[in-house]
Formats: sequence, structure tokens, C-alpha cells
Amino acid sequence: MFEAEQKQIEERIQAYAAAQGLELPVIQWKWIPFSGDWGLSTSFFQAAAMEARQGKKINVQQRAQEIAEAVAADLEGMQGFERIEAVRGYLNLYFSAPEYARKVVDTVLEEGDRFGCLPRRGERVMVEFSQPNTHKAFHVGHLRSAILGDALCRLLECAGYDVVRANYPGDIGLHVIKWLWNYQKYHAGERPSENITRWMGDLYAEASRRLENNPEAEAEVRALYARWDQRDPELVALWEETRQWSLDGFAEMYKRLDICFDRYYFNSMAEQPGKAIVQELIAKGIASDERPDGPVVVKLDELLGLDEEKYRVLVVLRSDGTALYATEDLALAKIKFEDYPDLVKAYYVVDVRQSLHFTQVFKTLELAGYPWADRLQHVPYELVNLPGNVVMASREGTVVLLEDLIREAISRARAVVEEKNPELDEALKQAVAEAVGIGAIKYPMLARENAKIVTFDWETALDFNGQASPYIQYAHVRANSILRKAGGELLDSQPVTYELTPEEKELIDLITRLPNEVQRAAKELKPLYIANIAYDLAKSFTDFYYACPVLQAEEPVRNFRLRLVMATRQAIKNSLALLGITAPEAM
RNA sequence: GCCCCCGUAGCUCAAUGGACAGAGCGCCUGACUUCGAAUCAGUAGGUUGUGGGUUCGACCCCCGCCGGGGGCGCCA
Repeated sequence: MFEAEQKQIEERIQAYAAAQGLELPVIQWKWIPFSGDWGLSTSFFQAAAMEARQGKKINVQQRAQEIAEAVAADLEGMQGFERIEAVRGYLNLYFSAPEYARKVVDTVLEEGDRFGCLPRRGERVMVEFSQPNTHKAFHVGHLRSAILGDALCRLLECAGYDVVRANYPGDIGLHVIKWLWNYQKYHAGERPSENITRWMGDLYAEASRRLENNPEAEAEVRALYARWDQRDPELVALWEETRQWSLDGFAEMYKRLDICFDRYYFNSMAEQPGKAIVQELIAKGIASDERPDGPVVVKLDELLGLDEEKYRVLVVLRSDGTALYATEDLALAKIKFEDYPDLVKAYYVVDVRQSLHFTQVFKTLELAGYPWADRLQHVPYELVNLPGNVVMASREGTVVLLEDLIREAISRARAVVEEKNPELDEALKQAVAEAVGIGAIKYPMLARENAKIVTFDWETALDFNGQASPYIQYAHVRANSILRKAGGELLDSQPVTYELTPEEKELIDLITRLPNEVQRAAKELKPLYIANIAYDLAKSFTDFYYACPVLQAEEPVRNFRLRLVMATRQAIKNSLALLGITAPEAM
């Protein structure tokens, strides 16, 4: 947020160093720890180490401190800083707080909902996420891709990209055929009740059970698969109708979760184009056709002339000529770039177990000469497991259904609202319960390294205390509450003419960090950074809240604090929005 | 056999190669006539799995080892 100031100081320091015959590396700015004050910091260890490497007999620590002291002396009296010090090799510049504090608050209030975001870059990216299987249950294990992918979309959008949100439902495959078999035979004519997804999932589980108990029924399923391959019109019609039921069920859940998509790619769409690409690969000599004794494979290590196994072998078509996931993924990438030739990146938010698969698919496309192959990127994340490291699997019955979790979270949040704020009107209570319940589900999935396993248990998932979304939302509500009592109108910006408290400085410091965190998080594809700053902002505001009276304060303190509260409310709201969490007005 | 990820307080997790490794939960004690107690204050808790290396400086980078998880020719 202070790039211009930083640059100015950098030039000044470099000019001083040049005059002294000192060689300095690029100056890197950090924040000052422990001080309770607010400013910029850099160190001279690298400069000192460079001298040492050139053969000078010096103690790096001492020399760094010498340089810091000399630079501090040169910078003495610099405009905009109330104090400059050299400590243990570090140069600390403390902002002239009144001046910068006003600037920060003004900037936030001016930028509003866009505060923290960067200008449009004119570059388009696609994020594919949430690939649910139709004709199956949607459980908590499927939630992470949806929540993570959605947060990444929001983050990338804020970082200036045009984002295409793509879903890729698994709408065909053996699981679908099994479902259709069971439906035709035992449930013909039935229609789903209000809990569509649960009903679809139950029928799938039933199909699996029946097939386990009657192995001879497998022949019927195989026959049905053959009819599908022939595109039997009656079967296709049934497939289309039942698939829509699943999609309707998913749409309800996405709506509840406030997750949307611009584009749906279906597994089934990629089946035929995938087979065409395989033909092309065979023609180009990239794929080896081992049929009928084996499948069609791409021997990546061999093609690349590698001695050690790295990419291994990718199977791109079954020996019976039917498509695999890899077949479809080859085609899907091509379709994406036909639809959006200008994509600078196509992200795949898919769990980490498929890392090798994507490495292979992307490498194969590269070998096939597709120029956009290097723009494909897998964004891996770890699974959501149950306690005891139990994987959620529909077949094992070890699942927590998403709709159960959503219902329970909202109903618990609702109970707390009833208790804490009974006078709210009905519609508002429900809105608050949804914001809090959904936030409580999303936050723990985002406030964690993508590469770390999330263990789901009901107690933690529904715990509204501590470092959790409701705490952050509550800070927003209290800020809002002060502003409501003050009348709600935007006060004029005035010079800050009083000594700011440590709590005010800390809060302002955190607000200024948000734009940086957005940039880092977007670059590294880690919403975790936003989850952290959102919590830090809430915590810091709470400290401020208890230490600094606002409404009862005398002018001019009252004016600035009201504007600071307004800026904080905005910063918290924006950081939650990046996570896909709503900041309620009351709760 | 080859490859990837994880290991930090009792538990769940943070921490741009930088100054003193921080939160939450749980335990105990205290605070509502207060801008809202979904809150706050206080106490306790660490050889960052382990052995080396690189660096002025390592939880972070490199190598080995231990422990846990995952992936590796016709599942998705």
C-alpha cells in the first residue's frame, strides 16, 4: 500500500550507498515485529555478507549494524517518518502515524468492496473444480474442491484476472450404468422426493448392494453398458432425465453454499473427442496400440528417453476400445482451449492422488504438440477424512452427507441466534443462521494448507468458538453496530491530530497488509493467507474495541475512530468475501 | 523397487530464509447497570521427529534416517 514511499526511500538509500562506495543488494521490506508501532523494516546482513565474501575481515552482524546506523543517520529527518532507528542490523522506519493513518482509512473507504484488489489485467484463466459424480451421493469429502475452487476463483478475480468457473460432472461411467440398471429393474417410474441427492445416493448404494449379493446380475449391467455404447435412444432418454435430477440436486447445494459456475463440461461430452485424440496420438507415433491383447498406451519415459522411471505409462484407451478418464481428460483440455483460446492458465482443482495422472496427461498433450499444454496446471489438495484417518467412501458407507452437514450447521446457528438475539425479525434470523452455518463449514477447509488432510468430526465442524468464521463475522457485526448507533453516515476525512493508541496502530497496520496478502494468496493459490488475515483483523479489531471508546470519545478522536471502524468493517467484509463467506449486519 | 505429501505446545493448526516460533481448543481463575459476553483478561504448556550440510542467520533450502499417509498399464 506504500509502494511509492518505499521506492522513494530505496532510491535515497541506494544513492547514499553509491556515494559511500557501498554495494547493496535489492532492498526488501518487511514489517517491524514486537514494537507495537507501525512502519517499514529492512536489514543489511546481505550487504555485510557480500563484503565478507570479498575477503574483508569483518563480523557480519557488527558490519550490518554499522551500515544500518549510517543509513539511519543519513535518513534522519526524512519526511513522513516520526522515528528512524538502527537495531541489530535492521533499519526500522516508523511511520508518522497521523499522516499515514488518515491515508489508509481514506483509501479503504474510497475503494470500498474493491479494497485489497488489483486492477484488471486483461488476462483470462479457467478454474475447473467440484467435479461431482451424478447418480451418487454428494458428501463432505467432495466439499473441499468446491470450497477451495470457489475461493480461488474469488481470489484470482480480485487479483485482476477474468475467471471462467468450470464444473466437470462425472455423468457417465460404470456407476451411472449400475444406477440405471437398478432403477429400471426395481424403481421404474419413481421420481425423486425433495431430498434429490440423498435419494440418488441411496439408489446407488442399493444398486451396489444388489450387485454384490447377486454376481450373476453383472451380466445384465454389462448388457446395459453395451446398450449405452450403442446410444440406445430409450436408455439415453432415461439417462438424460435422471442425470438432470442429480444436477438439480447439486444446484440446490451450490446455491446454499453461494458457489456458482460459468460453464459446465460433462464427462460424456469428452468421450468421443477423446477417442479421436487417441487416434491422432497413434497416428503421430506417440501412443502404441497394443490391442487386442492390451490397451492403447503412451510410454512416456520411453518417448522422452529417460532411464529412470518418472512419467511411466499412461493408458489412454481400454483394449475393448472404450474410454477411460485419461481419454476424456485429453479431450477436455482441447475443448477448453477451443472455447477460450486466450486462457493464460487452466487450473484443475483436483485431489492430490491424481497428481501423476495429470502430469501424464499434460505431458502427453505437450508431446502431441499442443501449444497451450504448458498452461495446464493441477492444483492439488488433500482429502477430507474421518477420525482415525478413515477415507469417506460411498461404498463403505463411511460418509457424512453434505446436505446433513449444511442442515445441522444452519440449525445450530439458528438456535444460537434465537438465544443471543431473539428480537431480530424472522427473515433476518434465517439469513444470519445461513451466513454463520455456511461460514463455519467453509472456514476450516480454507484455513489450512491445501496439502494437509482435513479431519472431519461433527464437534469441530460445528464449533462456533475460537479461531473460526463466526468470530470474524461477530467482529464485523460489532463494528457495524457502532456505526449504526452513530447514525451510519460517512464522516468527512480530517487530519489526525492526536496520539494514536497501540491498538489503533496495530489495526491500521493489518488493514494495510490485506492487498499484499491477496497478491501472495493468488500467486501461490493459497486462500489460507486470506483466512489468516481475516482472523487477525477480527482479533485486532476486538482488541481495539475493548481499549478504545468510539461513540463516547471527544472530537477529533471520535471522527477518526468512526472512520477507522468503517474501514475495518470493510476490510473484514472483503476478506471474508474472498473466502466465500458472508459478513452479516447483525447476529 | 520408484515417486509425492505430512511430522511444530496435551489436541487442531499458524509462522516472506531474519529480531523473542504464535493462535485456537482443552484445563484452571476472574469479568455483563459497559460502543452487544457468539466476547474479554490472566495462568500453564517447545531441544520445531532425528543426524548432518548450506548460510552472517534455518521450522523454512539440500542430503541421509525414523514414523505416518498416498500414488505407480486397461478405477475415477
